[in-house]
Amino acid sequence: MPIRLYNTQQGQKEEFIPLLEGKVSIYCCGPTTYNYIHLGNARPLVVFDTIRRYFLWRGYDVKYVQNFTDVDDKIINRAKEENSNAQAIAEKYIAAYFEDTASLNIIKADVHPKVTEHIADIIALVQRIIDNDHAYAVDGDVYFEVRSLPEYGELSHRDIDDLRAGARVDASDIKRDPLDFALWKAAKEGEICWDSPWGQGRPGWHIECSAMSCKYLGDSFDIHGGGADLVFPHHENELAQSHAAGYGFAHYWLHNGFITVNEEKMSKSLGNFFLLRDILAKFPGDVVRYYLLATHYRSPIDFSDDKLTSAAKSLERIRNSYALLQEAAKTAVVGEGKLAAAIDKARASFIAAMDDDFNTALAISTIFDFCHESNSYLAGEVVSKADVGAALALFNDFEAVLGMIIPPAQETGGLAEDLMALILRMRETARANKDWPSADAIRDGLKEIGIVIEDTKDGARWKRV
RNA sequence: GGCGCCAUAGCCAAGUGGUAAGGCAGAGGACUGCAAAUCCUUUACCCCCAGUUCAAAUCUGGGUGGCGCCUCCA
Repeated sequence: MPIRLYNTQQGQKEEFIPLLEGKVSIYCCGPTTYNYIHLGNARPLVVFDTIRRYFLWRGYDVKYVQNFTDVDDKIINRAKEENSNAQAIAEKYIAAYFEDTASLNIIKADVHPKVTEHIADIIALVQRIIDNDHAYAVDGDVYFEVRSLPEYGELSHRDIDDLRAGARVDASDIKRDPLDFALWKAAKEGEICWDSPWGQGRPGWHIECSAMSCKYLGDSFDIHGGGADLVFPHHENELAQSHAAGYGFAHYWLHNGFITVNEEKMSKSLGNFFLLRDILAKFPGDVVRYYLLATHYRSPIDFSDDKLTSAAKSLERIRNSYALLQEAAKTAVVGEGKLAAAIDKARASFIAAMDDDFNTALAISTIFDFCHESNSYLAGEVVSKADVGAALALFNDFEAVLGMIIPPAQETGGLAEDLMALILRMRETARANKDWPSADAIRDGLKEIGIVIEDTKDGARWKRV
């Protein structure tokens, strides 16, 4: 079964056919590094990380590139606010970015290019577009001439004249058309800048992605991803520039939906955003990741603490199932496998869901279905090693793709384990003596420090929550 | 004004023609000293109207409600 994905440019799902068999090249727009990332920024990171993981798991050789926009008006402004300089601000928030995304179990891109390290590439691309008669220089700026490219609007399905009607009037307009956008901006006094054929200046926003994606992935590559708000103008302009330069550029455009707060888009201008690190102070990264993947990536997701709490409980159910398997592995015997059919079915359903435009919500439901199968099986009489091993392997597959099923390994064999064994023995003694107040005091006390005791017929077990 | 998306149970959320997945919450039961975990049972005719069809949540038209892009924004 082929992977099908929804291509924004076509407005429908289509079969994914890579440029090179067995390989996938993906470019995903990264953050402008002038602040900590908020939850809305985190969604595409998790979505495209998951898509990347899925291709990897399916055996593709994936090259994944995500940029940092480390020079921009906002960074310059932020530098003034923090009494710092643009470079220091960018470095600070890039470091924070990696801290935050690590908590979400996001794998680093193969390449994280920065704009400031690709000025020469950008200048060369701008010159190429000028040479192809699709851009012009005015007073140290260089503008892309939208009217020169008949297909402009093909990605976002907009008519150039409709756009004109809605465009804001630009007072002192040196542009030939209000829709023309800057490829290169002349330097302002005291701002960070570089030498160029058009004088000192810095790149426009859109050109960097064209330059860096093509540098690392080639003139044509498979998938370009980002948030839905980038479709226009950012991605439309990237596509226009790249075509104007003679490049094939991205074949599939994928866009994730927004995070909303009270049904309104979470955005900086509305001021209704929640920094990821603030959320991570209240909820584990895995829970946030689950929450983001429990809805299809193209649908909006409304944010609230209640929804994260619900997500935490859902994830806990899956983990309980996994923990039960781990426990069963200790006592399983050699015997006939009876879970094989359920495992095969679960894996097939999971793949079918992911193949259909990365339907993580449906894929997760197949995990719950399997949890039910597995839990019921483990509640039976004889549990075979083969079954437990295969079921754990299935969970490992889920983990490899979704990045959130299996909790990080906790300290084992150390002091904590020895102490817990001692405490549980003391509690068992109390229980044997029917000293319920003492037994319950131990259980309640442990719960307060995040350790849950569960009594089973084979003795008590503990886990952190 | 232009373009586009969405509307499924108390909440979240899959499902794009054949009589509604899954999770959370709730109810009853089993198990337990009590819990927890787990198991069993249980909770929807899919915003409204009209149409197409043997058959529609799913297609078409209209309506209502909500959202997004067109300006920096994931």
